[in-house]
Amino acid sequence: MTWIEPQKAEPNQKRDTMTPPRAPGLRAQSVYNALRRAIIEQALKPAMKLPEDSIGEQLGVSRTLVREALGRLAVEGLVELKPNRGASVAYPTLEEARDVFDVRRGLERLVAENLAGRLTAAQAAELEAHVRQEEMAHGRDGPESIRLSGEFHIKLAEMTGNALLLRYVQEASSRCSLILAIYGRPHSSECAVSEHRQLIEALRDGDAARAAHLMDHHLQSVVTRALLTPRAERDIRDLLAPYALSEGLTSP
Amino acid sequence: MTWIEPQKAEPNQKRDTMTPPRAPGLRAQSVYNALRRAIIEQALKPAMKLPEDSIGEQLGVSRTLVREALGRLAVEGLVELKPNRGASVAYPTLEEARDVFDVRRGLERLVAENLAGRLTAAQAAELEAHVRQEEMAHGRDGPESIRLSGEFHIKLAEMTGNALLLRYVQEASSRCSLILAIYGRPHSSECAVSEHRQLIEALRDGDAARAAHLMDHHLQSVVTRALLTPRAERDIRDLLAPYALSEGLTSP
DNA sequence: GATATCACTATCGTATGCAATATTGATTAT
DNA sequence: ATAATCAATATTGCATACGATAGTGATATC
Repeated sequence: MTWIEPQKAEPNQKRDTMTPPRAPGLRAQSVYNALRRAIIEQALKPAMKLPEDSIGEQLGVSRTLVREALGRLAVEGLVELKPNRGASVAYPTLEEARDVFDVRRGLERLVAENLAGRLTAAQAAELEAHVRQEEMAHGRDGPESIRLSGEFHIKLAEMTGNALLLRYVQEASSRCSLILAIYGRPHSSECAVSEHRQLIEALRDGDAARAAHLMDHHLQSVVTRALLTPRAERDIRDLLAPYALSEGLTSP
Repeated sequence: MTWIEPQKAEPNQKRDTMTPPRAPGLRAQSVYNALRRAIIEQALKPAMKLPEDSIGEQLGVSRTLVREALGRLAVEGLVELKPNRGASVAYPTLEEARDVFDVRRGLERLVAENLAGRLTAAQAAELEAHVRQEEMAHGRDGPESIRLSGEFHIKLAEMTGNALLLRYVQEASSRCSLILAIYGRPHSSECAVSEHRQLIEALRDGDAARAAHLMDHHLQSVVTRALLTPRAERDIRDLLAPYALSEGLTSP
């Protein structure tokens, strides 16, 4: 994969005098966005090292801004930060994965309860349009399908009008993406569209209990559908153990 | 209150050559901790400006670390960050306050459900000991009482063993402290100790539904006990409006 | 006298510099 | 050959430097 050439940043050139100075703080945000998307879309694979220098060079910003972005990603759990050893894409353990999914289920249950009976007609229509899109993209184009089913949940959280709830759901969702990238089956379609449909129906009916229940089981089934296979272990020693055995090398 | 003199940081002195260099990243954490506590304990009052220079000077670190800390506090909602205008202690609106309390209730309901029937004997004992402490500190020494009742909820979250849930509960709790500092009644004792007792009992009995319900109403009553009085408005214009009226000055 | 203009100051946003630490490859001793 | 030592390199942690921006008071203009 080749990146487009960044603005060369010649050592002793006053600074790029051409690119219009964007709003302050916006460049930091852009770095954050870029890294976040790259991680979620698996352009940056779990456990991959993230050196401040090279990232800054590629993105045309100084290490300062990269550091800031990495810091934020670290509190969100997408990046791991080790003292004096720098940042890498997070590689959650199975235990952490379970924690994240549990919290996400709880949060989205809240969303469902909050929304039940409160959906405006416009909102309901928007959700249904979204589900139709999901149906279209089913089958082929895996990434698109995954993105859409993720966005469905974000849309729901947005509709609660509760900014904090939205933030937490977003955070949990992105960590779930990372987790599925590690432990998920290759072609699991993540969310069953029919379950989304049922959920909308329950929300329309104002049946909070049913909506919460549906959401809970929906997310639970995502886990069992996609997460059943603990196919990788984090520690390089565990990865190498079978090779060691087959080569007759005993580990200490 | 007088602070101890920071290590002077004479302009052209190579750096403090005496203080033993603490672990890397630990100083940033210390700045974060200091600011966080100062905000929660209301040493730094809501809406107070937080200039990077002066803070760094007081704490004996450079603006870099202060910025990092402020950034983290901003994502947690304890600090507000305006472009080119710097940081100030957050001053949540009543609407934001409602959001935070709603999410907190939901999260702690999760905690209760998670813990019901899973408490070890040691954990139950610890909680009971804590409640006894709360009873002792009742009545007199307001701050101590508030701190204890907050810690009760944190302890519960810790006992779930779910790191993410703990983080979210901590975050929501600290924001609640800030909110109560603004909108709360002066001497509301926050949590009724008896409600804590009942909750422990339900958790022991493994009655998840009752535990969740108790937690929900417990937090709900905190709101109604303490938050009833919307006694301040944020915008200086709102504060001045009545004065304008009484002076016969019409606003545009 | 009220409003517009401008210099001044305080503070932020960001890049860069330097010392400290980890990592890696080479060299040497066992 | 294996293990230990050490120099070279890469990268972080943090401080500082410098240009940019918003607020403030002084001066000029109508």
